[in-house]
Amino acid sequence: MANPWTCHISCRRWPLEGLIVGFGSVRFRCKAIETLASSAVLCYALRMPSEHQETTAQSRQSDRHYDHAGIESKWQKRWTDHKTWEAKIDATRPKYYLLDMFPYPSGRLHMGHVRNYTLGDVIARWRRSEGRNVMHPMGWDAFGLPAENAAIKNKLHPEKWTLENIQNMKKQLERLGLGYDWSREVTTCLPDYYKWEQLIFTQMFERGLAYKKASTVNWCPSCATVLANEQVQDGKCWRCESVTTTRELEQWFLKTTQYVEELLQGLDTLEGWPERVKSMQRHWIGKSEGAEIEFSLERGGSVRIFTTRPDTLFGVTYMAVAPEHPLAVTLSREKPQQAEVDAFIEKCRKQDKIARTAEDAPKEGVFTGAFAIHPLTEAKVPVYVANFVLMEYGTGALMAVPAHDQRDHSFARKYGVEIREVITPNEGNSAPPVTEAAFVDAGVLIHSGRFDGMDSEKAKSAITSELEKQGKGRKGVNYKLRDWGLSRQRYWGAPIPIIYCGSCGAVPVPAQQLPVVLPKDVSFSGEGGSPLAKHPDFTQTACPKCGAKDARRETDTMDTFMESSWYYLRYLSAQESSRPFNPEDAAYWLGVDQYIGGIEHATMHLLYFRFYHKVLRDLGYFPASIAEQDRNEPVRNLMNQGIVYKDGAKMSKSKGNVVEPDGIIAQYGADTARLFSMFAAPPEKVLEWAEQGVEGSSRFLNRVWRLVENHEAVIKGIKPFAGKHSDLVLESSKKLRSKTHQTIAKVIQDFTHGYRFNTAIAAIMELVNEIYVFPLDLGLPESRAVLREAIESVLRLMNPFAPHVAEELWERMGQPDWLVNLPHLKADEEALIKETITYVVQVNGKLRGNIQVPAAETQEGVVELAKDDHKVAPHLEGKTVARTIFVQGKLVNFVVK
RNA sequence: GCCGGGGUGGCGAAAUUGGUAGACGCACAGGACUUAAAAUCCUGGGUUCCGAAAGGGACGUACCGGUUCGAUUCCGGUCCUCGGCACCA
Repeated sequence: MANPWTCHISCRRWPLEGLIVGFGSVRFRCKAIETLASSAVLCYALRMPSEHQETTAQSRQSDRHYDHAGIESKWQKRWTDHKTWEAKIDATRPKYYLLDMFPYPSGRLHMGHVRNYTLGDVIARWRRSEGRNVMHPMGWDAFGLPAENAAIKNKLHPEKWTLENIQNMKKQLERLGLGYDWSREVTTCLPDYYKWEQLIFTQMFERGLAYKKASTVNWCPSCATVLANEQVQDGKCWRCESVTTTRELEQWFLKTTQYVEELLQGLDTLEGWPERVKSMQRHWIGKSEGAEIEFSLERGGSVRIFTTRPDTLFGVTYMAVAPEHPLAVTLSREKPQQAEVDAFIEKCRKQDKIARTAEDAPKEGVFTGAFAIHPLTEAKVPVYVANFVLMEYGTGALMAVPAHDQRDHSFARKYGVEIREVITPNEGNSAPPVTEAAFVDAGVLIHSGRFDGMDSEKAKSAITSELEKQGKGRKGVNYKLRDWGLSRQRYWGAPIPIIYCGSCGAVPVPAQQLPVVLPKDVSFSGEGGSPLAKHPDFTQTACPKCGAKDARRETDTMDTFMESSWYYLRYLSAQESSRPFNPEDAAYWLGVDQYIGGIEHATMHLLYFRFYHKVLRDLGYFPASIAEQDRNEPVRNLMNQGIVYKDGAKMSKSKGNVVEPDGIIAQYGADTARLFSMFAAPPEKVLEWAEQGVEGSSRFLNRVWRLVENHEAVIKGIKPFAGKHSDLVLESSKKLRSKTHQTIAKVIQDFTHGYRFNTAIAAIMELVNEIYVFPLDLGLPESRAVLREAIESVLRLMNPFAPHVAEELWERMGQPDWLVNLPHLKADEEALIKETITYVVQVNGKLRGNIQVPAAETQEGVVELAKDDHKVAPHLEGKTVARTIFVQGKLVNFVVK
C-alpha cells in the first residue's frame, strides 16, 4: 500500500469539515466529488505532508474563484447607503417609469420571478446609463386566496402568513442586487393602501359604474361555502371532495362594458405593445356587428336575440335559450315538458361551462313546449333549452339556422328539427347538401321571399331595415366582454365599502369613515362561508345616511384584480396620506414607460388595468398637463416575458414544480443567477427550466475575473486607447479594437431593438474569448492601451447583467467612479469599417464558395472574381450563365443551364 | 372547443428587411498543464456517403405542398406543444 496523503481541499461549494485522506497516487477520497459526482465540482487539492494534518484540516475559500458573497453584499450595501435607487422629480432629465408586475407573496421567489425582475433591473440600469431619471418601484399584491388556504391548512392568520412571506421575498430580491426604490413600496393588504381603493369604489358607485346583480358562483353543499374555480377540481370540492354545484348570488359588478369601445379602439394607439397581446384583447372584447331581433312568443311576451347573420333569418327553424335564462323555466310551466326541462336545467348547472360549450361536446337540449312566432314569415318556431347557449353572451337566447350554422345543424339532426336552406353558394363554389353539413359562408339568398337573389352582405342590411320598419328589430352590436364581477365571499380581501340600510338601501361608506378595516379576530375553517359574515362587530353598524342603528355592512370583499389595477399610481406617491396619489407626481411620471410581466396577464389584468385608468381619468384624478395619450392609457410600452416552466407546466406553487433561486445564489452568486436568466433564452420566449447552463454563466464570470487579475500588472496605470483607429500599427491591435467596438455596437443594438439580451451576452463572451487569445506586445504602448480599452469595455457592457462583479473589477482597475453612475459606451465608427467583404458565391442557389474582396470593389469586379474562384469555376464549366444575381455586400448567384 | 404563442443539433439557442443554417453557451471528445484528479487554457462535433488524407457529394430548421435564382424566414394545409378562457394571481 502506498503512503497515505492528507489532502487539503478547497471547495467553494462545500465547506468541508475534517480531514480528507488519500492513498496512493491517483485515487483519493473527496467527499465533495462523491456528493456531486454528476456535476463538475470546482475543487482542487494540494498534497500536504501528513504531519501537517491538523493545521490543514480546515476549509478555505478557493483563491481561484471570486468571493461572490463578499462583493455582492458590499455593493448592495453601497448602493443602498447612497440611495442610488431613490427617484425624485427632476425636470432637467427625461423621466423613465419602469414597472414590473408585482408579485403575489407566495413565500419564496421562483425562477420566473428572477427572470421577470432581472429583466427589469437590466433595463433600469441601461436607461439610467442613457441619462434618464429612472423610477423603478416594487410592492406586494398581498390579498388573495392562497393566504386563506394556508390559514385553513396551517392554522395561521392570513396576515401573519402574508407579511412573513413579504419579509422573506424582499430579502431574496435584495440578494439579487435588484435596484428598487423601496421608499415607494406598497403592500396592498394594509389599510393605507386599500383605503384609497375603497374610496375609488365609492366614487364609481356614485357614478353608477358599480352595481349589483345576480350571478352564478361555485358552491360546495357540504362545506356550505363558495368556491373559486381553482378550488373545484373535476367537479369536486378541493377540501371535502363533495360534488359541487352552483348558486345564484347578488354580487357587485363594475361596468367595464361602458368603456368597451374605448378599450377596443385604444388598442390601436398602443404602438409599444406586442401585437399578440393586442390581438388577444381584441378577441376577448369580441365585437361583432349584426342585428337584434325580437321574436314574439305564442303565449305572449317576446324573446330578444342577437345574430351576426340576419341574412339567414328565413332559415330559422327553432330557437334556443340558455339553461340560466329566466324563460327556460317559465316557458314550460303547466306543460307536459315541465319536469324534463327542470331536470335538464339542474344537470347543466353541474356542468363545466368550457366543456359544455365546446364545439365537439354533445349538443343537448329539451323542447320547452312553447313556440315563438317568426317575425317575417309568422311561422311557429319551437323553443328549446340547450346546453350550448351561454347566458353571458348576447341575450342568452338565439335563433337557430341549422342549414347555415354547424352547431345548430348538429342539434337539429339530433332532435329531428327541420333544416331549411336559404343561402346558396356563389357561382363556381360547391358545397355538400345542407342535409349533410351546414353551409356557413356568405352566398346568395333563396327561399327568402322578396330578398331572393340578394347576396348575403346586401341581404343583411335589407332584412335589418325591414325588421326596423316593422318595429321587430334593429342593427345591433354585441361584445363578448362582460362586466367585471368583483364580489368575493372571502375574508382575505379589501372589504367592499357599502352599508345596507332598511330605508336607504345600499349606501357607500363616506370618505371620512374610510378605511373599512378588515377585522383581525376571525377564525378559519373553510366551511360556512366568509368569516366576516359571522363577525357581529363588523357587520352591525349604523346607516351613514339616516343614522339607523340596524344597518349592516357588506361582507363580500373585492377581487384582488382591484388592487393590481392601480398600484402603479400609488407608487407615485406611496407616502401620500390625504389622497390616493399626488397629481403633480402623476404629471411628471405618467405614463409608464415600460411595463414588464408574464404573458398570462395578457387579457384579464391588462384589460382591467386599462379600464381603471380610464375611469380614474373620468373621475378627474389626472391633471390637465398630462399628455392626451397618457391620460387615456396607463402604459406606453409593454413587454411580456415568456413563462418559465418546468416539467411541462408553468412554475407555480400549486403545481409543486417551483425552482427557487436561493441555491443558485448561495453556490454561484446573484450575478450568475442574473446572467444565466438573461442568457438562457430571449425574454419573450417560454423557458423550460434546466440548470445545466448555470455552470457556464458562473464560468464566464470567473473568466472575466481572471482576465482582470491576469492582466493587472500590464495594464495598471495605462489609459485606454484614445487615438485614431487608423493610426494603430499592429494588425493584432486593429483586430482587437475592431472587435471591441463591434461588440459595443452589437450590445447597444440588442438593447435598443427589443431587449435581445441573450445575444448581447453572447457578443460580450465573444469579446472575452478574443481578449484571451490577444498577442500582447509589451514593447508597444498601443498594444496595452487597446487591451485596456477592451477589458474596460467588457466590464461596462456586462454591468447591467452582472453589476456586482463588474463594479468590483472596475474599482480594482483603479477607476474612481461607480459603473452605475456612468453613461454607457459609444462605438467608434472608424473601428467598425470593414476593409474587406466576404461574398458568398452560389450556383443555382447552392453554395459553392466564398471570396474575400476589397470593400471598394465594383459589382463587375466581384462577379469576375466569383467566376474565377477555384471552387466555383468547375460548376460553371461547359454551362451557360443565364442570369447573375448580385446582392451588394452579400452574395453572387449564377443561374446556369 | 375558442383566442394567442411556439416547434431549428444530444440540450438552451443564433441567423436586422428572403441570401453561408447552427454564433454564443451546456454536455461530450481530444490535447496542454499535473505523479494523479479537479480547475484552467487550447482544439473538435448537424446527419450521411466517397476518400488513407487534404478534400468533395447528398440530405437537413415538426410534417405535406406552393411561390422564388434562392425559403428557418413568405403563402396554404396538417400534427404536436405551451399560455389564457372571466373566482389562481
